[in-house]
Amino acid sequence: MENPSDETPARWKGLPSWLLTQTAGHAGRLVADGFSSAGARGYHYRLLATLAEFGPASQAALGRRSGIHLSDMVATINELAERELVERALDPSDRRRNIISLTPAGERRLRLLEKRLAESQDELLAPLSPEERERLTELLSRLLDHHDRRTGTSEEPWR
Amino acid sequence: MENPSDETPARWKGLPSWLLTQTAGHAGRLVADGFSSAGARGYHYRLLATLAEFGPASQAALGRRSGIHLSDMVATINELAERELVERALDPSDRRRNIISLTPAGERRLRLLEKRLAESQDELLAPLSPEERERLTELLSRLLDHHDRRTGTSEEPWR
DNA sequence: CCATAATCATTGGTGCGCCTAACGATCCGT
DNA sequence: ACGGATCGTTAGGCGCACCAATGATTATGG
Repeated sequence: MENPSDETPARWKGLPSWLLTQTAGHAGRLVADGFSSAGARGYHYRLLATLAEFGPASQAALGRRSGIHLSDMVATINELAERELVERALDPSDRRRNIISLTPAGERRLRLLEKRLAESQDELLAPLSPEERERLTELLSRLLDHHDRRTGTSEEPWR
Repeated sequence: MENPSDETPARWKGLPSWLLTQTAGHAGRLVADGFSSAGARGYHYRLLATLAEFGPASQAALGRRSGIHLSDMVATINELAERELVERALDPSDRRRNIISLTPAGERRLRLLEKRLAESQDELLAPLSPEERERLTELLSRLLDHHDRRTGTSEEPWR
């Protein structure tokens, strides 16, 4: 989607799903650009933020909390560990586990990413008034909540 | 994102960009599921719809109108041509071009996909009242318009 | 008129986010 | 003690968006 000059009033362009995915695309691009200017991507932020919020944890727990798939967790941690933003340590009490924790550099990086993220939000919402932003957020929250309930989070195969 | 049972109130989950991308994820999944039940995916619908709306055209023109990248156009047309939903013919007046057109089967498939698409919209917006759907659509349109203007569509490097 | 530029179709990549399948290692409940 | 669950890891796929390069063809303007 980077085209010039063609009549483009296609009929699907008013559909909620289209508006959502396209707007989300712009949002994602803004956020990703902000992150990449700090050499990071979405998963990096999510992992760092999760660590900051809940403290050191195993990869599996981090995956649950951040919504990052276990198999992607590995690469994400590798990337962050390479940059020494995060540390992998063996859990003496359970030798299956790694305990991942934030380094001071990681905390600093997180603060940087959060700044970038805040800027992205502003850029994203630029055309909306504060009240409109409020309403949009509320509507999206309702939608997300509804669909999260139906699918994703908290399907209990146990119990 | 298919996890059970973990405290998941992470602080980024109220951010507009998060709400947008996640909701869009659900929307995309709903739509994709609808399409895939007819053996299609997003690009297929977009191409078929573009053909139906603007008539036969070259791959390049279709790309411009549908927002599908030229390089993805090739595969998309291949897939649709295999199923005989679309036809590739040489343009006698310009031997660089292919003229792509919809077959009767293609039109029928498009109608099916449109039905599925409409169902997806309903499912997506289920928790919202008609007025709320209206407001959401309006807000998203404003956002999309704003960002489309700034980036994507209609950067004229010529002229 | 011809050289250069632009356009078209195609190939073969990249990146991100999300996801599945399989595996060995380890732990836990009964 | 054993079977089932959990943990980390590897390998891969899918969909969407995008970039770079190539060979053909056409358009242009000097």
